[in-house]
Amino acid sequence: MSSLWSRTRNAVYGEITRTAMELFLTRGFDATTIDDIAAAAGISRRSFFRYFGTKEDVVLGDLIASGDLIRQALEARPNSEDAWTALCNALHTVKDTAYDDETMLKIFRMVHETPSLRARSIEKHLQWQALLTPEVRRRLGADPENPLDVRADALVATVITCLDVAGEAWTRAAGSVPLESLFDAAAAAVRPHP
Amino acid sequence: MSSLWSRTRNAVYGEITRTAMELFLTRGFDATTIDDIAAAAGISRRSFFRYFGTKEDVVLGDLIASGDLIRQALEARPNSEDAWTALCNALHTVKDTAYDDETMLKIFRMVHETPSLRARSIEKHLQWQALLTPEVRRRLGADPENPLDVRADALVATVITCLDVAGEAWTRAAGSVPLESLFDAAAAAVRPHP
DNA sequence: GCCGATGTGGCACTCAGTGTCAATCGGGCA
DNA sequence: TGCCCGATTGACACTGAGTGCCACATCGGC
Repeated sequence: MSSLWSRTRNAVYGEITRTAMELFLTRGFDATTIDDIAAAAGISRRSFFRYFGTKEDVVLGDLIASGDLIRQALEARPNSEDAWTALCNALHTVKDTAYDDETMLKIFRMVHETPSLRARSIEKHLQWQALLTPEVRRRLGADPENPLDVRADALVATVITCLDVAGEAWTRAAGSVPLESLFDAAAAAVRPHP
Repeated sequence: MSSLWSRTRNAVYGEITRTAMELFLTRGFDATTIDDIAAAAGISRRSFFRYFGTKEDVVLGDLIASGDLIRQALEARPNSEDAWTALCNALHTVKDTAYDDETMLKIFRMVHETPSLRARSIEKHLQWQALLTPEVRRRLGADPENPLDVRADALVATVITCLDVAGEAWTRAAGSVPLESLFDAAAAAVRPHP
């Protein structure tokens, strides 16, 4: 029952995120230093690193949580669905509701244009893969002891790659088309007639 | 005709690479500083950065060149092959002959275990994608003006992802199975009956 | 009111990467 | 041979991310 402490901690966490994101979206990611964020948020430089391991985590911190949501969604899919279909359906549940579409577009652009952000983003996607692979292996009936069975890894990695491709196209199209339909088009291109 | 200058430059380049790789493989990547490398190679810290933009580039520098080789291999595939088949065949031509298998295994392990290296490696793969997509779009007959046609991007990204998955399985299997067959298995898992 | 646990700020430090400038070295030319 | 031009080099200083350490304040339980 650490009600007050954890509440203030969450409040500070949110305050840093808000302040930092505003600075990022106006000045740019690289042009914003940790000192800028700390000063604007009214905390010390050292405390910033107690909430976020890296500057990139401020932007991408929620992605890990999303990964766990996708895992739960995947496990909730009925066994009647084959692995690929279940994965696609699970991916459809990702909805980042923290920002409006226009802000999301700016964030996407920033992530794609900033190498360090882009790299971290992909690292997070790799962590998603590790989260999702066990369930897919189960659905495929793969021998858990056989590290040479790459089917599950390939399927998971491919689906997430399709999401990545869709996200990039979505930014190119300035959000004029829903992300979901772009993802469906990418998935369909990879699997013509399942 | 900058024969001598470019030759000495290439010699220094190779010397730095050799020295650095030896340090990386013995002490570990993160435990090796640029100063260590510069001292061991007999150059100044500043000169190191005149040959390599980042520490990661010493390990992954050749990957960009490989990307161009794959592009050439893809363009050389006959038009009778569909895009997917041509991509898979083009990928089969990647052969890193600079190191023996055992050393390659160590390097792969290091790349996979070191987050910054892993991230850079994937960034390079993204550059491969940009290199290969135009040719795949041509083969698909995609409208070059339509940024919403994600088919080519999805196919290219998927094939490279399969190569990634195969590489990871190859390190897990300690190189006991040829990389090519792992790649074929991954590709077959994504496209069951083309 | 005391005590241990935890969050915080400040300081110093390492390391990657960049800008600058003077010195040096090799090649071409008279 | 001797001189000039351009590229390379080394040394120094600087920024910025990230970490370790320590003293101090604060909150909860006793």
